[in-house]
Amino acid sequence: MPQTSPKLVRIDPLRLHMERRGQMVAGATIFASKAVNLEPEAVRQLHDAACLPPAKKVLATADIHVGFGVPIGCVVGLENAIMPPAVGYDINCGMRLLRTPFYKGDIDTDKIALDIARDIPLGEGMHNIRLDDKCLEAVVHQGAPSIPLLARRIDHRAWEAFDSDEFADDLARIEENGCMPADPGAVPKAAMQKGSAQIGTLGGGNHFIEIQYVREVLDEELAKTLGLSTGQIVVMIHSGSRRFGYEVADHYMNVAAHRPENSGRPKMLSYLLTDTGAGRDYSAAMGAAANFAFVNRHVMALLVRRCFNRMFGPTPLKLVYDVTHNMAKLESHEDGRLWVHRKGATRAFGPARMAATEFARIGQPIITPGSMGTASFLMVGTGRSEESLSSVNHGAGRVMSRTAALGRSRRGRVVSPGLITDEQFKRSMEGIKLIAGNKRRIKEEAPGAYKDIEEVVRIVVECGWATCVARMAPLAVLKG
DNA sequence: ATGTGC
Repeated sequence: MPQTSPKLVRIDPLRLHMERRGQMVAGATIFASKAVNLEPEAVRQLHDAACLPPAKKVLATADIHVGFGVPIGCVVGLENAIMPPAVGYDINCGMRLLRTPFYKGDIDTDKIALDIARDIPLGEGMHNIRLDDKCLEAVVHQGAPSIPLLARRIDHRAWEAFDSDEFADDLARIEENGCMPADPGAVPKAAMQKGSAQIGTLGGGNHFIEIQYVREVLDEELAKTLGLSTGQIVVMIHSGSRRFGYEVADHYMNVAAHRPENSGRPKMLSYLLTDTGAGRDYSAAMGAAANFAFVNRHVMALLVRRCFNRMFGPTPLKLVYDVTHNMAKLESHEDGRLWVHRKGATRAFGPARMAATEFARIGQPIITPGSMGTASFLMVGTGRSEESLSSVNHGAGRVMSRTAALGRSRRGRVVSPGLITDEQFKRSMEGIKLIAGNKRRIKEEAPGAYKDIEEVVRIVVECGWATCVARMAPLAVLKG
């Protein structure tokens, strides 16, 4: 374990720098203002990541908070190495934004939310669509493009909402077109077995489906290009690769921990060299989990669309974008060709790096949720974010642990009064329909447990990395 | 993040 302790120096109102010293291999920057709460433990975790031999560039965005081994809200650029804990357990956890043709007041959003909650299982351990081995293999190998294949193979209500004409447009609006390089052969059996029935489920923790409306358009031209205007109802989905990704992560964290290059290093700081079989296998299995997550979010979107169709007749529910915030990718940057690990960080490519896509003129869309009860943002990348390895934050970030918010242990035992009172929680959710899969733990996700999204987004914009398109506010929230 | 154990 690194012995030196991190020393942060503020270099300007938006940047704190941790100079390279002691066992650090790279310096580290935290992009945060004075108003942003920084947990000392998260800063220490960032420091530990900067001590890894393959570390080339290490940074954190303002939503940094404590994670397993590596903090959430950080970017780790490694040379010739890939690191399971720097991706996290929920491989390709990400955001999807859908736009509806409706405006606030047009439709009963509480009713549609209740309907969605009947069709999409919320919470841990939930199952929905059981895939046979061949289907599952197609999903993990091909990602979102496998979806028409599933439609023909299995008989399920999701396919009532499938529209083959729209599907090509949808694929073009998913990061990597919904497909990462993958090899099902590298996926541990436990992932295939325990994940086989979890396509079309939300999961727990911070995952959600929200019915929101565009409260404010912040750039008319960009909003118009992306098909959004003031008052419009949108649906935001936050979910990942469920048990499938968890098992992939767990397996390869153990593989990494036993490699000679990690001798004496904690499991949660272990990496794999990309010129080894184990490194290539993790990369291929991570891709498989990423594909699983793309399909999961797409199937949930189909289920949501089916609810709209049922309630309002045929409803175009267009995909604005689907973007991941837990992934490692090999990218070329000023610091060279790096495995860019975004753990709770969103890629923010500008127009130039989106040249071959329909976003070549505006840059890559970025979907940044606040907490339930507060606003979410749609932004686009400017291409001026080389200092963050083309990355921005993934959300608001926590200010307190789940147990601190609740005052309870995971088993439900009261261990302290909890930092979020029932009264506070109620007030922060006023006027918002809340459907919680796990009512006992819902306060873990209270708006008061999160940083101020407005400040976190302000920092991204001030740094010049992204432009705000719209601010969305929740009307109904579905939580695991 | 994850329906679970040294």
